[in-house]
Amino acid sequence: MRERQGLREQKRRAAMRRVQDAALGLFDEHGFEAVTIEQIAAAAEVSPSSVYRYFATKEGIVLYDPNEIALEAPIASADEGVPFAEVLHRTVMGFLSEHGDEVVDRRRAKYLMEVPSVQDAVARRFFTETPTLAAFVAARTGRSPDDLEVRVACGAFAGGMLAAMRHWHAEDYAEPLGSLLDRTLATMQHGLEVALR
Amino acid sequence: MRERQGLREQKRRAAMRRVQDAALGLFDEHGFEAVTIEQIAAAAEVSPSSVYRYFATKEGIVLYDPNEIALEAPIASADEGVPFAEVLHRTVMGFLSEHGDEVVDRRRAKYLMEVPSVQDAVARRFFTETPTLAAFVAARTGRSPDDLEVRVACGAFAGGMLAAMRHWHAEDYAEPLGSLLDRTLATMQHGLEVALR
DNA sequence: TTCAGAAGTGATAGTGACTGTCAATTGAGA
DNA sequence: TCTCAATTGACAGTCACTATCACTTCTGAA
Repeated sequence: MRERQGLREQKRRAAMRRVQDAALGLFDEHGFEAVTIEQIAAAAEVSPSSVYRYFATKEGIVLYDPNEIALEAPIASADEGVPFAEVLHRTVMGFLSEHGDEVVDRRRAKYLMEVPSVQDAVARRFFTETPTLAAFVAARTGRSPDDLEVRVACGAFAGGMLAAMRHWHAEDYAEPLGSLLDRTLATMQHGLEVALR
Repeated sequence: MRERQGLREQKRRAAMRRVQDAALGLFDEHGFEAVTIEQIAAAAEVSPSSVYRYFATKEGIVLYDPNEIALEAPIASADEGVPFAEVLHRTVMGFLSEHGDEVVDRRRAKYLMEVPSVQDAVARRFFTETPTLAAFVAARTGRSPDDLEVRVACGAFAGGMLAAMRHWHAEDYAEPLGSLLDRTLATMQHGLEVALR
């Protein structure tokens, strides 16, 4: 599992984690906007320059996920016969059982979902993936990835997933992720007609 | 039509327009990020302080639309019998015929759709409206506006509309807006099932 | 093990968006 | 016309982020 990686890469990861950890601690204490990069750097015992080398922006510190779930590969390599919803469900649940059900790092989640500039970064991240999804949908349906229909479907999917995440957070992660995911996909697949009638 | 407004309000509007106009001119010449607020203020013959008083952010200068289309009122007051898609279509087309088919100010559109920080502001604007839409959908369907299904549907709607706008821009506004709107709504109403199968 | 080149680090000096404050000016309404 | 309230521009400051550069630390080949 653990790739044989150079000392350099190890140090880098360790430092990034230290910076993120220090940052989250300070955010918890004073709030996201009240904490400066300089303070974070001092708390993590690196220079401000290094913080910027690791993370492009202050928001990036929150966005960074050392154990990010990989969705692209499983979806891209999915069998034509298996419905999209099932692939997604399986991938997420598989990841879940592997990583001790902490898909969402609650510590980061607060800022991901509540700080405006971080919200924007999250949304951007979601929509940045839509062209990839569009290519996949296009291949499956025999359309062009540049079709309005394909693009709208993918944009709607991203918007729906984003809304589901926000809902989950707003409800304090009460509902199990699997159930939430199913209801979300079901709504998007045949619920928009009812809702937007 | 023209409300009897004080001299103060008139001046304010005139100044805002002057600032936006100056800004767009400078953006066209040097690009969005290369132009400073100070330069914009100088070109518009106001102080930098005033620019910030009119527009909260640099992105806001682009976002500002003196002739913004009103969607909330027509949708909120729509008859239960009339389908959502039709209300939206009618409102937009009505606005269109009234304002000499310039729904989209091409001059601003370039920056709205192409500058990352402005894109973020546009997306935020879209999703900020979803609770309003959710309240409307909830009222029509007899659900709670806090239901996952309602929220997901509204988020998906916002994402789909955003994607449609981007598509329209990417295709250089070739397709008539009415047709684009119809296809977009049709896709969201019964197209997601096909696309995401 | 050694050593040259590559890559990472921290210090430093910016730039520019944005905030807060305050005295001077200018409309609004009596 | 006069008073009060809102608007303005000037000024000083904060902070995210960029660019540069000498110095240190790893890497991979000999």
